[in-house]
This record gives sequence, structure tokens and C-alpha cells, in this order.
Amino acid sequence: MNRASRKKLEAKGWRLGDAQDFLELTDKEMAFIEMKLALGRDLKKHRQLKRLSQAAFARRINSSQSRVAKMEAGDASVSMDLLIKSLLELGVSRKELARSIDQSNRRTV
Amino acid sequence: MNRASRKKLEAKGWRLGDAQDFLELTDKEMAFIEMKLALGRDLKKHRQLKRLSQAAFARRINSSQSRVAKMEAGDASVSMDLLIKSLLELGVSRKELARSIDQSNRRTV
DNA sequence: TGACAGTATGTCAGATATGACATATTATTT
DNA sequence: AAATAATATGTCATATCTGACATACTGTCA
Repeated sequence: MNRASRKKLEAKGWRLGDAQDFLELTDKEMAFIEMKLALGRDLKKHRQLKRLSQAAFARRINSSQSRVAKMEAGDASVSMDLLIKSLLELGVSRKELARSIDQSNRRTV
Repeated sequence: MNRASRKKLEAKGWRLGDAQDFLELTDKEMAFIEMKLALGRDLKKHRQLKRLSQAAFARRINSSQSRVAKMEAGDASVSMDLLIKSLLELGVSRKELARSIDQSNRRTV
């Protein structure tokens, strides 16, 4: 991971282990974070497909506009549970969720 | 969902919506819970493949034996985040995680 | 330009998840 | 059977996540 990417993530509140940590650990951290980012992107995509504003969608899941914004932005304060529940609420299937989780539809941070 | 299954889940601490709720909602609840159960089963499988006791694995992820037991048992107090981080720690790939998330390797509760 | 809808970002009190511990239950080994 | 290892279950103080709110920013339309 380059300096710029790391900066970007740290801005979102992610506390990453020291660069001296051995690589495997960092890889696991990254895999986890990338999954959340992927789910956030998907959330945005599906919400927009349904022509819902963040506020409208927030109402639907008993949350708030700001939290929806954070979900889509990959904020570190957002749990996997919330992301997945939200996607299900949008009618996304387990199969589609699986595609987001999977490495294959990757995109660099 | 039948009465026995519901009882089983409620024993694990899951608070399910009233049966009068319309079906779609219940389906989403169930999809979410089934995902967690699937991840828990996978965790157990991979831990055993590596011949680790719950206590030994717990040490590796800075957790405790009791929490690992809860993860594997599908306890409601366990987050998706913890399940997924734990699976990654066991060396499970995103692709394999995706398979658990996916409906296809389903098993009734 | 200003008004307005949508989104982003920061903060916080309350809600939920966490590791740790105690203790019970269930294999496994001798 | 008794000792030992592994797993299950309950509780709790603390850590982390949450919705809500305030407020800032970004478009877009008149």
C-alpha cells in the first residue's frame, strides 16, 4: 500500500498497524477494509438505482442521513453488520452480497 | 420458519420480530442470521482443520475461549465484523468468505 | 444571485459488542 | 472411574458502534 492510499484510509478513521508490521497482517487488515469499502460502494449503487436520497433511505432503515453517508464513504465507525443489513433492506440478495465480498470485483482504494 | 427453529434461535439470544410481521421482513432477518450461522460453521471447520482448540485460536486473535465458542454457536452477541476478521485470521480467502455468504451453501437452522 | 435538495463531516449520549472470568458440561485418556 | 482437555453458557465492566443533531459543503434551478 502506498502512502497516499494509507493517508486516505486514515482520514476515514482507520487506524492501521505500523508499516513495520509483517506483511501478512497488513494484508488481512486490507482485505477487511476493502470488503467494507466494496459494500459501501454497492450500497450507494443500489440506493441510487432505487432513486432514494440518503435521507429517504435512512428513514427506511431507522437510521440517519449522516450514518448512510458514512456507510457509503467507508467510514471506520461503520460495522459490517450495518452495511449488510442495509444492503438486504435494499433487496440485495445473498448472491450479490457474496460478489461484493469476493476479491474479484476489486478496486484499489 | 417453524416453531422449533424459532425456539432454537431465540435460545441463542436472537430477538425475532413477531410472526405477524409481513414475510419480507422476516426473510431479511433470516437471511442475515443464516449468514452469521454459516460463517460460524466455517470458523469451526477451519479452526478444526488447523487443529486448534478454541482457547489456542482465541489467543491468536486476542479474544477468549468463550467468545470463540459463541462465534461458532451462532450467538446473537457476535458481530459480523468479528466473524469475518476471525476467518481472515485463519487464512480464509475473500473468495471462500463469499461462498459462505452466498445462499447456495445453505443449510436449514 | 439566492433558495433549495442532497451529501459530507464532527460530536456525543445511549445502545450494543467485547474480552475476561467463573463455572458447567461434554469428550478423551489413563 | 477419575483425571484431564475441550467446549458451552452466563455475567459484567469497558470498548466500540449507533442514531441524532448541528453544521458545512456541493450542486442545480430560477
